[in-house]
Amino acid sequence: MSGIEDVARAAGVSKATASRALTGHGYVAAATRERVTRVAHEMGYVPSSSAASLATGRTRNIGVVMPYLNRWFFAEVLEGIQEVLLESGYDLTLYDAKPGTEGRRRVFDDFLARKRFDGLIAVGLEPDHHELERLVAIGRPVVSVVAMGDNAGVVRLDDESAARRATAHLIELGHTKITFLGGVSVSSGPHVDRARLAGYQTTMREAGLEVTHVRSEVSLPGGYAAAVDLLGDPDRRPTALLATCDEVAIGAIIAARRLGIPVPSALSVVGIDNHEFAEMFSLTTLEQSPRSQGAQGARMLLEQLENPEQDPADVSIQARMIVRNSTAPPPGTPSVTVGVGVTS
Amino acid sequence: MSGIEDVARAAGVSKATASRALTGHGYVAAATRERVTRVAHEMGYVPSSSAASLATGRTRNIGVVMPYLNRWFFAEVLEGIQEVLLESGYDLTLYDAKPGTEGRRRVFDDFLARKRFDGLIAVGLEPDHHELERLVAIGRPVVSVVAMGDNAGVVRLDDESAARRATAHLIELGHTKITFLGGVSVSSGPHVDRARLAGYQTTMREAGLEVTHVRSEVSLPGGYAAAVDLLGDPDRRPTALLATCDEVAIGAIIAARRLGIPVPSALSVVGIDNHEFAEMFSLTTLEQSPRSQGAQGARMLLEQLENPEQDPADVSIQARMIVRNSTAPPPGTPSVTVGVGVTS
DNA sequence: AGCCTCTCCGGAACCGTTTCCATGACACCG
DNA sequence: CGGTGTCATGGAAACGGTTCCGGAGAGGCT
Repeated sequence: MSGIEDVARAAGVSKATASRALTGHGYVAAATRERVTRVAHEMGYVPSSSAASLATGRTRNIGVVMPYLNRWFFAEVLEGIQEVLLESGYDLTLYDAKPGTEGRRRVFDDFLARKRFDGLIAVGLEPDHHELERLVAIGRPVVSVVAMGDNAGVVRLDDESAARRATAHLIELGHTKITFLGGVSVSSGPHVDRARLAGYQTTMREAGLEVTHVRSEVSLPGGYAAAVDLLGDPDRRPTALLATCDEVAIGAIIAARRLGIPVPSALSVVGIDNHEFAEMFSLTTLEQSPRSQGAQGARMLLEQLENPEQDPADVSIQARMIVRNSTAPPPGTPSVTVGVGVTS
Repeated sequence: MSGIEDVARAAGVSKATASRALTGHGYVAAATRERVTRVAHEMGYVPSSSAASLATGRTRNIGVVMPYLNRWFFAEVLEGIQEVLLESGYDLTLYDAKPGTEGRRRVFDDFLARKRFDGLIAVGLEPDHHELERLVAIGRPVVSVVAMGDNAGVVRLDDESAARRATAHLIELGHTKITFLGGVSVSSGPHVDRARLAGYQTTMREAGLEVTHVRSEVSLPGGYAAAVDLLGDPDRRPTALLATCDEVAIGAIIAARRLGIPVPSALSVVGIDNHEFAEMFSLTTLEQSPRSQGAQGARMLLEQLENPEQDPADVSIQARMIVRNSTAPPPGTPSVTVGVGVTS
């Protein structure tokens, strides 16, 4: 339990010099710096972070707020953040904010107000008015991964464009009955899903095709259930499915297999994400790398802590299209050569 | 930025009384307590946690160390922990410790040494000698979820017993060729998997049956790949599969379907976990609830912070068996009535 | 009346750092 | 040789709470 005073005494210097030697701020002779650090190391000295925070006003800690932990996207983002924070010596404290829970309210009203962090990363948060207010009231820089709608720094996928390209891919293959599988309407629900739905709709309309939209819980079992429902009815069954994310897409593929509908010959499926299971299911998808989005968000935040004046521009990421074996021309199409592989 | 001194002044009392009124420690007249809290609330006063930590030596923060974030089990445990900490007003700071990485070394050598927490929860950590040493050197209570092998408080599933029961279930159905699908040998690898393998082996030997063990990466795609390999070879193909966890089991089921091997009529599969996908695949499994294990671990830790003297006993959880539709008598068995449903 | 106990409260010390300010040494320059 | 700048260091004042200690008032009891 030795404090910096003990180190100072043992090294024959004052607290002040010891502090300067250890933090590297201010003038210290090279020799004494060496001596102090050596003594500190020998004594196993570890500075008290509370004391340091109190004195400096900085915590070397970053808060991360996310609504889900157990969904692939969020877990990946978290790992990406974790990785760069670890490297920079920052701690990460995690706040769980499931929509509509009492816990979320407490996170915003009590926990975040304690400001036990130098900055905040909000992942896939869709803050309402009150929550947004609290967020800015904290007075700490906030970076958002996945759009948040306000002026905080944002790194996100261009969801609408991704959905447009996915839809276009299916249209190019010759599909005309393409159903969107997702959890929302255009006017409500998470912004991500709304943007993807919108991208699908505009592309379909531009091509003069009919828009059909089936609701699904945004999860693998959700996609499975919705697809069983949809595909089980031969009248409604489309020749292609655009899912709001890979989890839903994979659920749909599993459903199709169970129903004996061969993919891709009788049904094409495309997702967005490049989920860790995508390859195993030969899923054609638009890749977004949540891990690197998280890392990038963390870097933006740290950058902003360094020089607080300049506000950083948003970063919009373009998805990379990965064509695998879940998409093909619709049944009854004369065989044509189709490009297979990765295009950016 | 108003401090407790401002609150005190505005309420016409001293810092000391204000502190007592707000923390609830020591004698304060009911009237003044009410006045102070009201004033504090009006001023939007939020105590500085660094200052409070410095003075009290307690952080109201719990550290969680885990090797993976993106695996179902770990994410669930984390949510369980998060939930009870949130309720008790504790923050949660997360340390990622992937085996064999430089980051893990830094977590143990630098980050944890900073002691920015009152206690630690280690999830599925398999600390080596050095790491264990660092852990006890911290001098803070540690609770472990999933066995850790030392004397810290532990809540965990009885893995060996779970595997024995799963194996016994298959034997009762009449299977004799039962292969274990998992990622380890008995002597190395994560303790969980070793215990499960051991449970399988002893039960098989007691029944006089041959033990066969196929290595698989512990993940859904890993199980898929291993099963494709195994089931593709008719000579090696067993009539039943015991997987080390549901993710592997589900991967195997998907592989079987792809290969046209009907489950359960030609192949029985049983897992351990009751993963969120288990129901969708009708997987027979032994349920462990990682979420409640996490919650229980957190409660144990908080309990230990209250009264530090008594060291709590380990908690061992018995899995509940859930029989679904992935297990059946082996092909060619005269039809018998088999109990279907949930037994504890 | 005197004494003890129980409440209530304020002054001041303390937690362990960082940082401001003053002082001194030394070198360099005109 | 005196002034001026740079470097090195120590003393002391923050940072913002909590808690020890002692004093004062109000009853209750003998």
